[in-house]
Amino acid sequence: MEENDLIKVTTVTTEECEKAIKKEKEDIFEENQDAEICNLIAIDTETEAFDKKLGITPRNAKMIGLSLSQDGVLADYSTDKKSWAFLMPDDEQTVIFHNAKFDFGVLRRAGLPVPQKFEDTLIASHLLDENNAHGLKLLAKKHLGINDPVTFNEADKMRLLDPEVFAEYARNDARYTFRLWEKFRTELDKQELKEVYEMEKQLLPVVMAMETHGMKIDTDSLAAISLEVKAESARLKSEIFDLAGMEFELNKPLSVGVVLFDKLGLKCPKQTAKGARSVDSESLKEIAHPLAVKILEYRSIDKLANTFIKVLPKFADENGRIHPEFKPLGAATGRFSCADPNVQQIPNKSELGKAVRRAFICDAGNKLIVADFSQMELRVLAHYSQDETLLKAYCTGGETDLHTITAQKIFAKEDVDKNERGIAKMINFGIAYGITDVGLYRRLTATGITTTQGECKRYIDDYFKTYKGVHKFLKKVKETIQKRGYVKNFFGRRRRLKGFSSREIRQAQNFIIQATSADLVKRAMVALAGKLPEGAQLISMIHDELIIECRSDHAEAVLKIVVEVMQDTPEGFTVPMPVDAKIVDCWADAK
DNA sequence: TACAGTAGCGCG
DNA sequence: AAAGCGCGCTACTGTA
Repeated sequence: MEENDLIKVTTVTTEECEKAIKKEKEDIFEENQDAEICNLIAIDTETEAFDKKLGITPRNAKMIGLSLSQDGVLADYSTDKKSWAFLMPDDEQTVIFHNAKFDFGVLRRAGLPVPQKFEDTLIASHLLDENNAHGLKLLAKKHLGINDPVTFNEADKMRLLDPEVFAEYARNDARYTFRLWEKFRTELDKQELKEVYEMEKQLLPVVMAMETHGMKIDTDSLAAISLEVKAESARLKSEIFDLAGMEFELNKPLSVGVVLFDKLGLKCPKQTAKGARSVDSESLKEIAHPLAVKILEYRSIDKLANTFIKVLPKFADENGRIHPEFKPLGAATGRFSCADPNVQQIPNKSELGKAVRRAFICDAGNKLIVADFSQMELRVLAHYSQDETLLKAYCTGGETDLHTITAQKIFAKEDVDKNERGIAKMINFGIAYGITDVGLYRRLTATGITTTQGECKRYIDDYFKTYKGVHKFLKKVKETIQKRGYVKNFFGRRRRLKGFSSREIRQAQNFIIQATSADLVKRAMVALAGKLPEGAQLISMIHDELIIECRSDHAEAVLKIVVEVMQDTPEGFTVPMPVDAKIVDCWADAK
């Protein structure tokens, strides 16, 4: 209550504001001798409400107000456009945001300067607690003891009826942000997260540029594929109905189950989480009935048609470019996630999938540089485990195929066939996920390899006999998570897990590998941004792969820079990270 | 009509 | 009890 009395409701006009702000700054400076605190200011931009139907998104929402707080108690809010430029702090000041990526975009669209020095409570919150949500009101409740923070929707309803309600809401956003940063900055220090935090900060402008530039797609070719796919899917559908001897609703798991298990009397090999008869691809593969095979074929085409071919053109702007949202903190492991559209799940395996990738092109006169780390996670595993065999394969140079080596060890012979190499490959990748004999058996059978659970147990046992260092490493991570309740990756990023269940132990083990890989790529992205020539632009990241678009006559030089930057490992990292890079005209040609 | 949950599946 | 980590998207289902 006292706090509210302190707050003078100010309606700032253009003429007054410059003077008023100057005076306020001086007042606070007198009260507070801590120069660093004085140089801090929290800012929040307010925009019109997002509305999918009206096409108002975080990417284009118009700025309607600016709130500022220099101490977490006093705050201003202005809806007067002309005042914003005056209110914005100078470049000497450090500006605190909650989600700077969003506010930067809003400020830029409003023609306002984007602060040079900034902090971000959203990044901090993610690094300090990767397991929970990070909404500003939620954090205010949790860390500042605010009882019932007014939500945006509540305030927005009152915006025109009673502008002061909305103004107070906006001022509170700036106050909360300021006060959260006071808490988070010390906590980041305590948990030795400053280095990761700084990297995430440096990454922000890189990601923004990536999103702004976007990826060029060939909408014509997608339209052509769409026609073919429609015909093919109709053909498959009628074949399926012929085989079944009836028509049914192909997209309903329940209906598929009725046909397979009730009408044809086939046995259901698997149940869903809720106990229903599962008709997923693993189940259908095991059934192996001609009808099941056709349904699988139909599904893969239907999936690609509905998720990619039909949808991608809708995301294209007037230049034929899509602008996916890349979220640097979208995953608990520090990996990016991606949405609208998610280009991290663009098909890669089937022929139809490759046709989709062929639609990812570049502007005339340009080329794409597609660069990916080779066997990244296995190399990170080699670094962590310091396993003799892994290090020998990855550090001594020359051509080595780890999957063949593993196969040779497991099957105890020099000449291994394709099948045996395939088993070894699955184990090599599965290890980083904490695979069990049950899991290995299921996956090998799903790929069409005949084996038994007992045999799989022997494979895994033999793997660990060979890769003793890997076994030791996984054991150590297990002990750490059980003892401490958190684990750290190479850069100090944390994952907090109780470590009680086998699942949590696997998550901890995988985190070390996945998170270290993710941060190596983030580090490369930051470094790359400063080194690319004018006109060359990062346009996408797919976990261990970066895509750059540049002028054709720069392509050779850019490729060299990209490979050099990506391959540069940090001090103390013991395994080389080779990069495969290609100059191509479309994404599909990279493979 | 809106939203949450489930099943299934695309990627690394 | 589940049995491989991390995501987002679509279609369907159930509820209000």
